[in-house]
Amino acid sequence: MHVRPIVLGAQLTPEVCLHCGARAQSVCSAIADADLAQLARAAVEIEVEKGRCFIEEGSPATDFYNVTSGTVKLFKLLPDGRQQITGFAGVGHFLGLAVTRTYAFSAEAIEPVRLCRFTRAKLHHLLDDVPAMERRLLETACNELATAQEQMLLLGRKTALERVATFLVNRSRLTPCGPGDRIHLPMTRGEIADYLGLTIETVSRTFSRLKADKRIRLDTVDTVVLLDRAWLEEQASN
Amino acid sequence: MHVRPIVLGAQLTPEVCLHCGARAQSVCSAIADADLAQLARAAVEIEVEKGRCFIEEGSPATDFYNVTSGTVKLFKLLPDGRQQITGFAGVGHFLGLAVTRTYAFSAEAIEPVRLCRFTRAKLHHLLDDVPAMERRLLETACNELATAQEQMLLLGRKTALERVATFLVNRSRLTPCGPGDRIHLPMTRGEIADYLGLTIETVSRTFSRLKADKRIRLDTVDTVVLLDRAWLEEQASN
DNA sequence: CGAATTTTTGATTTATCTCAACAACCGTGG
DNA sequence: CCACGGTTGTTGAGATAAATCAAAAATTCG
Repeated sequence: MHVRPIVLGAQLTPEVCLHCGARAQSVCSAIADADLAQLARAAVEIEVEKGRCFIEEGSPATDFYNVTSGTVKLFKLLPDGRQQITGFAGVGHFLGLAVTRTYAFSAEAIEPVRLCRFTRAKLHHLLDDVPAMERRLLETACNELATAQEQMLLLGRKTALERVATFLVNRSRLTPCGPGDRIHLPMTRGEIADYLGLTIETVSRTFSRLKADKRIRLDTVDTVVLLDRAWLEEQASN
Repeated sequence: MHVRPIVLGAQLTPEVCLHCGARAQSVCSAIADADLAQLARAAVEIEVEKGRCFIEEGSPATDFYNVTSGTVKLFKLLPDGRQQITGFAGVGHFLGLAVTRTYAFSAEAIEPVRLCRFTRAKLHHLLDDVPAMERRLLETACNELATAQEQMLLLGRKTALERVATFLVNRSRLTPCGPGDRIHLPMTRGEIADYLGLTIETVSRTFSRLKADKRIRLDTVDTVVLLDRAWLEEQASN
């Protein structure tokens, strides 16, 4: 994959944080307007372009990130190249929830991404100063854990059709994906496959079948309209 | 499954907490000896017998638990009865990491179990009083998240043989399982299958194959000896 | 426009599941 | 202690969902 260097951004200002579109959806919402200077001091904004891997499993976990725009895939690899995507992180998502010395997963931008980067030391200072943020982080971790358990159910026990239905229904519930039943998929079929524990071909065939059965419509390859949400939810059973 | 009522235990005392075998391995280790009275006041010890389900997915999340002895299975069900076990919780494991109003999973004792039960209110008071415990809980949540990601890789991308090898190697790393390469499996083949996203038959056949290939030895149905740990770790690739 | 990439569709294979039977184990009670 | 019924585990034969292999179609992008 083509990889160009990370664009290094500037130190944040309280002004920027105050008007940050991701704030409401992120752990930063735990910080009062008046304390934003502290937050801004702890972070630097950076840009990462599509295809760029900015967290590598096994490397020292020096930094933490908050997604302010774009989508990131989180994944693990086996030695022979098999890949499991453990999640897609969008706006407001906190990356690097980890207490270990090294990252337990990799992260790659699947579209142009903007991130706030915190060094470990600065994040810890911030947590010491703002206990509400630590609680918010615990909350986030608990939610991710519940999501992970849901995904284990999918990977361990659902059929290909159920997996794809679950994926579509879950995607349609993401706020920034548009209000109704029109979903934008920023990831490729291959990435959907690596997320759902399937192959590209099975994902594609399942989309085709859903299309033929009038459960969905594909306006473009990455824009899906749910025509029969009730049926899809039934299949997803969640 | 045969279900008898939970045996209700007594209020804890600081003495009991001080000598609790699970303390070192649990979130309770965040609490200094001198503060154990607070901990003891917040919890009640209960016994749960084999087969008893004491957390039910979807029911109000009123209580939290710490395992002090025995093994618990954590699982999710699909409407038609398909089950995915998301983890086995042993001594020291904290159950109920959740911020939602209702439990996102079920928990059942697979052998006689002893638990410390905290009500939500009492746990929150304890967290307010002892910030170190909140940090310890965050740490726990992060570790569980890493474990969950590892399990997603297994469920989404590993073969049956690799799954069983991973399971055995991971089990052998649990401290209370004995020091060497002799592993005790408190769960049935069916539970192993529901944990690994396989069927009972595939698990059984894989054990048989490992036995025939001299990678393991089965002393009893629930006691496995790893004869070729290096090879098993290679298969597990973790 | 044309090469490269991604997606779709088709034909075939295969790992795992399902169905079925049997064997081993467990606890209970005679 | 052993017989017995119930549960759990093993093994075999056959079915199948999804993977693999292969090629065509659609899309992207310089």
